[in-house]
Amino acid sequence: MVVGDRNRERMERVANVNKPKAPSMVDVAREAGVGLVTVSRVLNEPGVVRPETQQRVNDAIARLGYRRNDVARALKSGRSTTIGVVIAGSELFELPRILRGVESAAQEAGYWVNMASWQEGSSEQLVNAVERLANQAVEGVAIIADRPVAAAALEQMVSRIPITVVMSGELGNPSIGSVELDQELGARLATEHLLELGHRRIVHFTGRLSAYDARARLAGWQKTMRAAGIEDARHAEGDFLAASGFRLAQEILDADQRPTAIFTGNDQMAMGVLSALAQRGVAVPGEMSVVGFDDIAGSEYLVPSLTTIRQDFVALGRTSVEMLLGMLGGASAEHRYIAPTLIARASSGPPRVTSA
Amino acid sequence: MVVGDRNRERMERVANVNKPKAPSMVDVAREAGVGLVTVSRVLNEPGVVRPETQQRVNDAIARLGYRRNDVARALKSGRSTTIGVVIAGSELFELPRILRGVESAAQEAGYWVNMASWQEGSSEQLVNAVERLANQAVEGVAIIADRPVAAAALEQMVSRIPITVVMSGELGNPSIGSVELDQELGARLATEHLLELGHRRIVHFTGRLSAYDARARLAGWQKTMRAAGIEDARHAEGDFLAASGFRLAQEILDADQRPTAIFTGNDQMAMGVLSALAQRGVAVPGEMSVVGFDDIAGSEYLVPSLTTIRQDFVALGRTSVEMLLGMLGGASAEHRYIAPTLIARASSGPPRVTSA
DNA sequence: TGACCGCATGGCAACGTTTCCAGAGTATAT
DNA sequence: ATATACTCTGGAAACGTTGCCATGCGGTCA
Repeated sequence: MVVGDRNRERMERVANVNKPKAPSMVDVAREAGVGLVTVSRVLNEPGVVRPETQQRVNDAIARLGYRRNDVARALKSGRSTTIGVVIAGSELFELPRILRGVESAAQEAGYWVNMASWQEGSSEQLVNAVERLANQAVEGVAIIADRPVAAAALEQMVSRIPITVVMSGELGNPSIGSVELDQELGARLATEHLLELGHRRIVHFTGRLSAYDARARLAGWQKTMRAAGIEDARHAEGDFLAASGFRLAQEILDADQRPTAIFTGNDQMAMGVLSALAQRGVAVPGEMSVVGFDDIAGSEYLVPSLTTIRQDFVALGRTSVEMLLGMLGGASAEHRYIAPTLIARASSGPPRVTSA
Repeated sequence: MVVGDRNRERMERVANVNKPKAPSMVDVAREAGVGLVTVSRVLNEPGVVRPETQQRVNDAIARLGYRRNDVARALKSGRSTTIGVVIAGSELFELPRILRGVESAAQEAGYWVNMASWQEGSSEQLVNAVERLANQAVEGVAIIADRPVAAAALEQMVSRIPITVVMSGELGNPSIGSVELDQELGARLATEHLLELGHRRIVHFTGRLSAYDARARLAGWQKTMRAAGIEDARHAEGDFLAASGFRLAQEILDADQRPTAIFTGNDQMAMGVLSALAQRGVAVPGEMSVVGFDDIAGSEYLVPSLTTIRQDFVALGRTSVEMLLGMLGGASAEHRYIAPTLIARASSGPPRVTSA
């Protein structure tokens, strides 16, 4: 007994040289002269413990600098107050804003965010990432993906925890919540804006069509054009990078019949387009109107100032987490849209009346 | 035996209705007909267990779909194979690239990334964020901050785990590792580029000087100008947003003596500058050269194509994590620089020879 | 032949917390 | 005065894993 105590003391002393071992609940209990359970209750069940005792415990906590060990808590209770986030796709220029929404919503609810990335495109690897997070005892997973997600595969693997998906429609799985920016609506707003200005020959430069966003924007543009009675509208596929906008704009300028307006898949591509037009001496919006998508930082200061579709990415991330937390509380999964708005600036105007 | 099996089956079936309780090591051990410890060894100490037994265990694992509970592992062993990342500052436009570096370096080493954000500026809150992460049993913390970090405060609070800081010099604490893009060098490259082209009147528009980056870039510019014998060089403070570049450019155009070149704190501000110059009809680079900083996506497609300083943000995040992991392995903290490079494009050229 | 050693494996305790149940003390009802 | 209810507190078990020590086994050495 004595030897044991002395031994332990010595070990503790040795350990202290390197790492001052963090105090635990038992240390606090001893310091406050109460039972272990009482400490736990002071921390977790407000109002149950007598104020006087509570005070003693809180004093002891402060004196020892105690902080709860969330790992032990998670092991015993199953509650980790952590959500997992899977980030997919490098084409997501607006990731920081989405993350800000995710992080702030989580933090407000007292939750942690555990990250994993999904570099490759295979849905098998996505499932793996979600599973790895599940091992980490996250209570739910929010997937931020710019490509369609194989909902069926996911569902099968980790039905134990709720899942929400951001920016990926098309999932026929009712147990997975989803939020998306209403890309079709955005494309419609952009197209209608140009139609109202009097344009008829409006061409659309899409992002890489493997991305869900690119397809949804294309669809919105097509439907709106068709609704306006324009059947032969044409589009060209790019890849969301400025270079592709530049290239496609050059090609269109060389074509037989020039359009009077270009609607690009995102603002980066619009930058490329503006650059190509400037190089060729094409006046914007005099000879050509340009409308982008995203309202990236600085788009107001392009030359000319870019008309675009503003998306609330922060709300996107935030909504996704809020829905996830709701599902943890028993709410059922839904599909929500976040509406974008048109920001009309100087790059779009009425088409010049040609003598044709 | 038979009854036991049937019982288990029934329980599993019942549990499946709500939550299919994940199998644990004991389940695997029972299934494989070995001891609990053997399973643990198969997972953690390769080569210790006899190949035949190992096979039996692995089969059982596959059959049951067992996955290790990382929380229990962390509690018992202290090893969580997780690092914490504190993200500070909304002015960090290049956050996604940094995060990509962080995440991929961590993943390659088998580590997880746990995020916390630091919205407000008080260093007390930063300490709080780090402590919260420490509660989560992260093994180390990487701080990504665009403002100076109070190293002393940090050191005092969590000396138990290693810490690295990204993008914040000035910390006089040898136990905290740090990585920074060599902003002074970048500013020197930009300034020397303009000097070599023949410019003498070079003005610098800084970011908000509370940000470390802004100060370092200012210092690099000042030193280079002074080394070139130019003592009266002037700068103006902006805030890293395009709007401030726009405003400062307007002011400079109204001033008595125009500079022949503008070096901006980042590319966003350069966008604002280019916009203002275009609006006033000032030719770039004929009448005014413009050099930015960061090489943001699309900067090549500004009009004109922007000369700027390219920074390897992915390497920044990666290095920060690699250093952190090194410190976990016993290496001591260092301070590393990542060198930027000049990307000369169309927005800079020799000054027009004036008749003055 | 008996002592000894290395190898493969297993039992038991422990990490720090929460949860279940019980017990002590006081106030209220019978 | 005893029973009942209620409030506050504590003891012990448990979460799933790892680390320490012990055990059985076959072989080698004196």
